[in-house]
Amino acid sequence: MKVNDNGIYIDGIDKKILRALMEDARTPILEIARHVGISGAAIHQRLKKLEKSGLLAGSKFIINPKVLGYTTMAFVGVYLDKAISNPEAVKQLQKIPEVIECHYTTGNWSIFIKILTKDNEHLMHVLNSEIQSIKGVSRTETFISLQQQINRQIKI
Amino acid sequence: MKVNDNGIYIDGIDKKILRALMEDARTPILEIARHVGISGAAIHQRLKKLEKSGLLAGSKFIINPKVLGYTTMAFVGVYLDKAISNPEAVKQLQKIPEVIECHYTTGNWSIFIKILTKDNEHLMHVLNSEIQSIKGVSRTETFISLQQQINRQIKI
DNA sequence: TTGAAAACACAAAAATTTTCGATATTTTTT
DNA sequence: AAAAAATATCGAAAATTTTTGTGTTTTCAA
Repeated sequence: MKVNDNGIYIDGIDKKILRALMEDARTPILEIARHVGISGAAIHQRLKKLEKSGLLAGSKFIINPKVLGYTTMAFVGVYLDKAISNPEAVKQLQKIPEVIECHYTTGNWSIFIKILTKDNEHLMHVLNSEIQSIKGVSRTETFISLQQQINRQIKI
Repeated sequence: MKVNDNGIYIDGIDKKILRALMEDARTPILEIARHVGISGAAIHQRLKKLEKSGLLAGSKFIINPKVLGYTTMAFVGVYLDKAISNPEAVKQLQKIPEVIECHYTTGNWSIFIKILTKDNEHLMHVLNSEIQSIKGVSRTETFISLQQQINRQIKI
């Protein structure tokens, strides 16, 4: 019981620590300690180890876009013609703040992105004025997310 | 200079605070204070306000799935036949840990999901044994993300 | 069974967060 | 325009949390 295929072994205590912090990165170590039944120092030590292993990739404050009026999420499949390279297109997409994810995918599209806009009008503007105007983008297919029903990280 | 359409006004200092914490939820208040030029107590008070406004939706530790061997991300468009209701399908999808996002979308599919698996074999298993076996799922279309090139939150 | 390494506990030290009263600033009311 | 009220900030103290030593216990492999 030392390492798994990927170089790190996570036991039940590690899992409890991770689950608590994945839920709320501000959970005090001592609270976790009380919950799992070992000392705070031991938790701390385990966290260092998890961090060193690379499993812990950092922490983020999550903001609620709706409060800022961003209520429309959409997925967009982008067709690129051969004129433009994928990295060049991504570079352009980086500049569009509404683009929050970008994937290089198999299948119909060259690029698949997730975008967040205030409303349909804003969405239309991003599609027509921002994305379509990138050199090499020939066509797009848009799917609006009417509701996001699941949003979570990998299960530990 | 009080509120915007959505009930909250975020000034430049708030933005700096948020940007720091969105990047790393563990950034010390005093470090932010030094950076923006007001006292730690003031930062603290602003954070309380941002929290109360609902803009701050919490914090999360981010784990790197690759370290656990999860290297394959895919998007799946799911066709449902009328026999099953959307909520019922979502309920079933909830039980599949590999499903990390689920959207109710416009367009071809009824449901659009993001899944994370160890490899293609694992992906195939989730598709064939888990998702296809949900009552009412008639067909799926899968797009594998060969590389995720952008992953960020809304720009503040 | 033994020895080394890893995990742990306890307690002190360091760092961070939270609170609080006093000003100061801004906004609203009169 | 002045007065009143509401907000925001500050500095310092208090409370909490994290981090660091040191020594003990546990684990595991030889």
